[in-house]
Amino acid sequence: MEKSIKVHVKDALQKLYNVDPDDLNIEIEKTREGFEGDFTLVVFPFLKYSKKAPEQTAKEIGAYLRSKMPEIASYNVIKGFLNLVMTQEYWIDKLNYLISTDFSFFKNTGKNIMIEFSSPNTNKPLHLGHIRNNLLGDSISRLIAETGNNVIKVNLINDRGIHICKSMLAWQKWKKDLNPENTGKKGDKLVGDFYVLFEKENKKQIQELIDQGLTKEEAENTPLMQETREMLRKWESNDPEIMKIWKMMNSWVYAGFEKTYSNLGITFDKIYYESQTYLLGKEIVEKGLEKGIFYREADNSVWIDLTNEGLDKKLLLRSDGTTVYMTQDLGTAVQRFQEFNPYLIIYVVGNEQEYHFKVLKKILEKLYPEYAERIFHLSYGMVELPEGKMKSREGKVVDADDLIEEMIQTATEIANENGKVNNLPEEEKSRILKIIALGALKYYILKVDPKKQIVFNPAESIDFAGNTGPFIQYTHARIYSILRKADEMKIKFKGKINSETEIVTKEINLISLLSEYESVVAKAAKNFDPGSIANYVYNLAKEFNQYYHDYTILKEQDPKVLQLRLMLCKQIAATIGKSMNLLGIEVPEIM
RNA sequence: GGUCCAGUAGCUCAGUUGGAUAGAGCAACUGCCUUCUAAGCAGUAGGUCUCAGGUUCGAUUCCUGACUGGACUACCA
Repeated sequence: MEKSIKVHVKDALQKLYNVDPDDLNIEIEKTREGFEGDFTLVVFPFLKYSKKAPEQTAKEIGAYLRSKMPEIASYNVIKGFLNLVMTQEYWIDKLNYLISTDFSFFKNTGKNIMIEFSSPNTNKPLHLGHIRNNLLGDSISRLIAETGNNVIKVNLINDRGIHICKSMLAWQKWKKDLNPENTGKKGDKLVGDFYVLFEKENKKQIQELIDQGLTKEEAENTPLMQETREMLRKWESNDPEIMKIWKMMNSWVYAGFEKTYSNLGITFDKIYYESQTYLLGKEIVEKGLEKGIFYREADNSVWIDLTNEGLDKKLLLRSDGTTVYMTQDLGTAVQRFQEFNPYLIIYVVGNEQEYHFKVLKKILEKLYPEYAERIFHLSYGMVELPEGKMKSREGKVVDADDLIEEMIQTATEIANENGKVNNLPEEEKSRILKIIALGALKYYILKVDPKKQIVFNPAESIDFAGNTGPFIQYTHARIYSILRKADEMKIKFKGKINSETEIVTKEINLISLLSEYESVVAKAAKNFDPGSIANYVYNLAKEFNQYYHDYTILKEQDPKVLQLRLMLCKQIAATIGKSMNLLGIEVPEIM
């Protein structure tokens, strides 16, 4: 509709003031709360054409639009704002249209879009920081898929390197009799404990060496670290004993991760392991050397000089010929472009790696310009505790599994007080409680702008009332309760709503919100911003709750109005469900 | 030092190509459950949109400069 109004405004300006329509950029806004009208045109930008006062200009345009568009019931002018009031029929037709399209707004683009997220280390259990990453990655995948693209979700697991050897060494030295079966511990937690144990013992050794008079730097080369490095060398030369330990401990960790992912409802299309990709990129380095983009130092290490681009010199190959993170990432990127020809690769990675991705892009620009513009770093803010950063090696983290468990506890307590789920079979009850708990958690994380850092205070629990996931889920359950009762009462509500049906302002507001769904989703997908979906669905739920409070639905006597109300309810529930699904949040029918 | 991000109510956050009276939730206080689910609804109170300039009919929004907080600036990943 806004489009149609825009076209007519263009005509109006052309006819009334002889404006060349090509230099016009017309914006139609929703009329602000507190003013009469549905759509608003700000006429200030057109005064230079009309050479008349704002009021006069607005009136002339208003009169023109009114004469050309039967959907406009009336208009009013306040200062430079032209407010248009649409007819009842317009809004009812709009609702009929929305019901008939069944959310099929987006055509298939045929584009492959790859999104990399999660990317955990195998020596640390998942914590709240990973949850933010996973939820952002999952929700953005859904948004991109919804808007007609083929999404390839990938996870690159960091399963090698010196830090992994630390956990392995701790197990081998001190905990060799432990495994997930005999401890009853999740495998990722167990391995995480080994890592913490290593750091603790290593710290002790450092202190001992300092006490013996070594400098801090010298002291860091502890016997334990020497053993660890020896282990890494053995790993790299495929030592059978070390490989066996490595594979065993990895399998423990993956089983643990899988449980957390499944709890969060997260899946991947492809999992990459760094142990299989870390040698990639060497050929690219050769190519860069040939082209003179990289250079070799006297000690044989390979670098790129980006000081002219406002960055620094960056290492690409160590003096011993081994690769670094950047080399690997170059290799995996090129491999992915060659394998999937993605239109875009999105990396969901924290803002602490902005520099890395800037450099990656620069290098690609020089070597593979056609790929460089197709990578995008979706940088998000860290999740911190009130006392600062979460530190896995010190055990100062908000553990993902524990947090989910706590949320389920809270949801259970609230439901026991006032929920409707208590009479349900135990299995169904716990399924719904989990949906609510995860709804609260996911919404809490996703509603804030990804760029902003989140300070999470474990002492203050995540809310279940107000602007929260459960509030929206509750609204959905309320609507379903009405629809169930309508069914019991044998009320039929199908087909088109009669355009003559009487409609109230609240209903118009709701239809107007429903009709924004398409543009909200399109924009959210374009900006990779799940938060705007969260805001939208919250406003919709809030508006519905007011309507629910002010009007009865099932007791409505006028059959036409009853049909309108039920159809509207159904469409609202569907839109809430769709929107929440884009956030990866399920909606219950009872709660 | 340099680069990037953020700064809006006591707290957590919306507010996107500059538009009318800056909005929610939480916390506080007051009402509303014999009537479709009170995880709800209505109301009271709470603001120098960090500060100072600039651009213009108009700036929370754009520009410049400060201030505050965070991230990065590794032969770790």
